[in-house]
Amino acid sequence: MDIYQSDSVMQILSRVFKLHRRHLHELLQNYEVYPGQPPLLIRLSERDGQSQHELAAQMRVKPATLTVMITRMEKTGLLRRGADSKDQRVSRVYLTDKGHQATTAVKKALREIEETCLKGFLTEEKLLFRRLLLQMYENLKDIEEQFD
Amino acid sequence: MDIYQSDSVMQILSRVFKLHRRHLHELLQNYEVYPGQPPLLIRLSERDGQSQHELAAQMRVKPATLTVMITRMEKTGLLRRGADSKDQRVSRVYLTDKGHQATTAVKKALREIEETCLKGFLTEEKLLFRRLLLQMYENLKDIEEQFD
DNA sequence: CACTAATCATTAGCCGACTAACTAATAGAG
DNA sequence: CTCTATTAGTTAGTCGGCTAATGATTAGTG
Repeated sequence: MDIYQSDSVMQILSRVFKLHRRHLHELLQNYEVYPGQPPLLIRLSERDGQSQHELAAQMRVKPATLTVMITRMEKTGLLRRGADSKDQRVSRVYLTDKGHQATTAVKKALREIEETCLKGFLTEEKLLFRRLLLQMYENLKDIEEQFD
Repeated sequence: MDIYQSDSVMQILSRVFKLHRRHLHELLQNYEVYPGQPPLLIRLSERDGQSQHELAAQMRVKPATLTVMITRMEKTGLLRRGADSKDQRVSRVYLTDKGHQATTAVKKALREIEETCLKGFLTEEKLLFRRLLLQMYENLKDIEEQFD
């Protein structure tokens, strides 16, 4: 059906994104980790106890989104909130033991999928692909800043 | 903050995807077209009156997702449902006049953003990027089929 | 020092995506 | 021809993302 019609780059990119997300979720079924959560776990494993505001900025997500996500993940026991000692407005987020275990699984799964994605790529193709993707991101970010 | 840490390819790809989605939505503010709807409008403009099942397959989305989306878009007047003459299970989807106008705007916005995305790309870089992205998609689809 | 402004987080409500369970209608097997 | 299996679509419930409005706390200004 897609024979005579060539899909746009963004269409393909969107499919890659969705498939990646789905595979990752499948690999993490035993850990109660849902599709949006791996980035949060990764960030916390790099630096535990960050504020929700910091995390939201890194994840390019709105604070409101994180409030809900963190509340859910507190319920499933992956992490916990703690008060900041100096500023009572900020709540800091910490991985639990279960959260650390889940993060290990997340990283393993990410490595596996990344390897699958890049199967058949030459080293210079990987580098070039990454460079072009970054350039695309910068191009999009530039018109972003025109609106501010 | 991101100086000493190199983001993964999928992380960047995900940012590109989200930024693209957001810009498109901004450009379409005057048309009551929401982020998930452009693909549906495009498909219908290519062939009007498709069944929800056909559309879902093309869009790589579950029929349940389309049911809700189409109901909303019927309310905003972008499209309408019509009965199939032979099979009373299927409902066919048609663009309204407003839908056609919105689709024109969608295509224009997509061209603009695509141009922005590829700014500074050489012709051969565009082609190579597309080829690598497609290969990535095929790689992901392959492990997909192992699960069936 | 008091009052205003900015900041962090939450809540409510919407859109998009999924799964699972369901209804209605058609297709197929016996 | 009847009964079952398959197919198209819907509904309910969950997760992820957003905006807008609100509450609390801190920072800043006069």
